[in-house]
Amino acid sequence: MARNKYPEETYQKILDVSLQLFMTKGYDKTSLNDIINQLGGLTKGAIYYHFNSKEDILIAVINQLCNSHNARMYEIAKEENLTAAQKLEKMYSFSLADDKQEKVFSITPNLLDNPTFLAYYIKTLYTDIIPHFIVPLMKEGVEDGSIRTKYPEELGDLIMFLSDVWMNPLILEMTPGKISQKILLFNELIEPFGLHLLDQSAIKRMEDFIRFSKRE
Amino acid sequence: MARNKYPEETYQKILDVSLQLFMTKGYDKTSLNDIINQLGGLTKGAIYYHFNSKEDILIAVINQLCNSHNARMYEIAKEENLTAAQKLEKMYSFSLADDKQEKVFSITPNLLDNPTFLAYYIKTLYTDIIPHFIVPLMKEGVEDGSIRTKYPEELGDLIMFLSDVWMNPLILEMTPGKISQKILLFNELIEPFGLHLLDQSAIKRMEDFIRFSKRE
DNA sequence: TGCTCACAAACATACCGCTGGTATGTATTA
DNA sequence: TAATACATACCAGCGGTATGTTTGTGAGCA
Repeated sequence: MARNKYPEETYQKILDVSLQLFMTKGYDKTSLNDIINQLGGLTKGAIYYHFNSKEDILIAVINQLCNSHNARMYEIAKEENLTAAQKLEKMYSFSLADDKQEKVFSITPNLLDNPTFLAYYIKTLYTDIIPHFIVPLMKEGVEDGSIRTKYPEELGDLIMFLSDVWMNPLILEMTPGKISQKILLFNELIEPFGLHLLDQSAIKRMEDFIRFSKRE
Repeated sequence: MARNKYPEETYQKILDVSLQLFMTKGYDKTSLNDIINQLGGLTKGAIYYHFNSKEDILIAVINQLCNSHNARMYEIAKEENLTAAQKLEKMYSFSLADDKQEKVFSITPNLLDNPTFLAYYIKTLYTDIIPHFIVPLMKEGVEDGSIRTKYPEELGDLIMFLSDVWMNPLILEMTPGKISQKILLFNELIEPFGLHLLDQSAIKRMEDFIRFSKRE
């Protein structure tokens, strides 16, 4: 099985298998042999032709996870006739409705037991998402008057950190009741800044997600 | 060198060396041989007599790191003639003045590059510190009227998470200017609940810590 | 009270399977 | 024909274990 005519198929196959394993077993406990065994005949040579290291695979996996989502965020960000606060609102409701991400994450155990993956996830948050999408949006919001704060950068940082980490049931395990309380407190916190990001249907969606991902 | 008269000295020696290495090199990149090399003649047999695994050492290291600090927190919590809000305030100013922790942490690189350590740190936060110290204190605050919220549990969770993770320069790298902005926003956030935890001197202390830990 | 001796405590040593990574070989396609 | 897209063979080092060795210790006896 040497020399596939379409090597990007091999590349993608490695990413698919790795994503599945990284989420179910965790990055650290997934060995290269685990990956190879699910590659359907391919061997270690194929992996190290397309990637430089195991860590390199993880980076590619996370980037691909974020990319499609980020593209949609970018589209929303450049929509016209919307205030920045409204754009942010739209982004949140889109994120919550993202079935693809939901399916991917529903198979994973607590990310605190997958520490290397978690660390890269947070890094991506701070190198890509917050500086490229959220902070510019917050500054835009201050200018158009839809967001009221003296600290737009830090507020954007805070909001993303809270919603993506603190309110993330994959990182901090929660009951449905707990997440709804957290969201209500979150709403109370950001209300003085003119932000209303998570409504009653969002709460319901989060509760359902927890209920769904806990049974097996 | 078999059979030390005082085996707890050996136990402690392993912990001291491990702490040093876990902080400087990171847990994952510290091998048992690294530890053994700094043990002064002791070998792998000594380690596996006192500990069951490498992970077991990490748990013991973190527990010992937290214990002395927690003891002080407990003392403050049971002081009388103080409102819960005042106790919390006292805890914060004590934590910031804890030279021991400061020295330990000043040698460590970004904890996002030490993911297993970070994950255990966060776990400890949620299994020990928040449920045993903070949540009871928040409920006490609601009762004595010094803290005003409908969600005492979640507010305690949030405050600890923000101050120990989001405002932790060892986890999320920051400039002195950035941390002061974050603290100012934090103060603004918790003010509606009746809390005033970090004053101007606290900001200065945090800025100095960042300046200190960055030069080498 | 002092001495002995068995025994468990406190290690040391040797070894193991597996890991991520590399060097080199080989078939295929452009 | 030569670069591409792999396969194969091999490596040092890892965490962990099984087993050996020494030494402190406390019960029992004189």
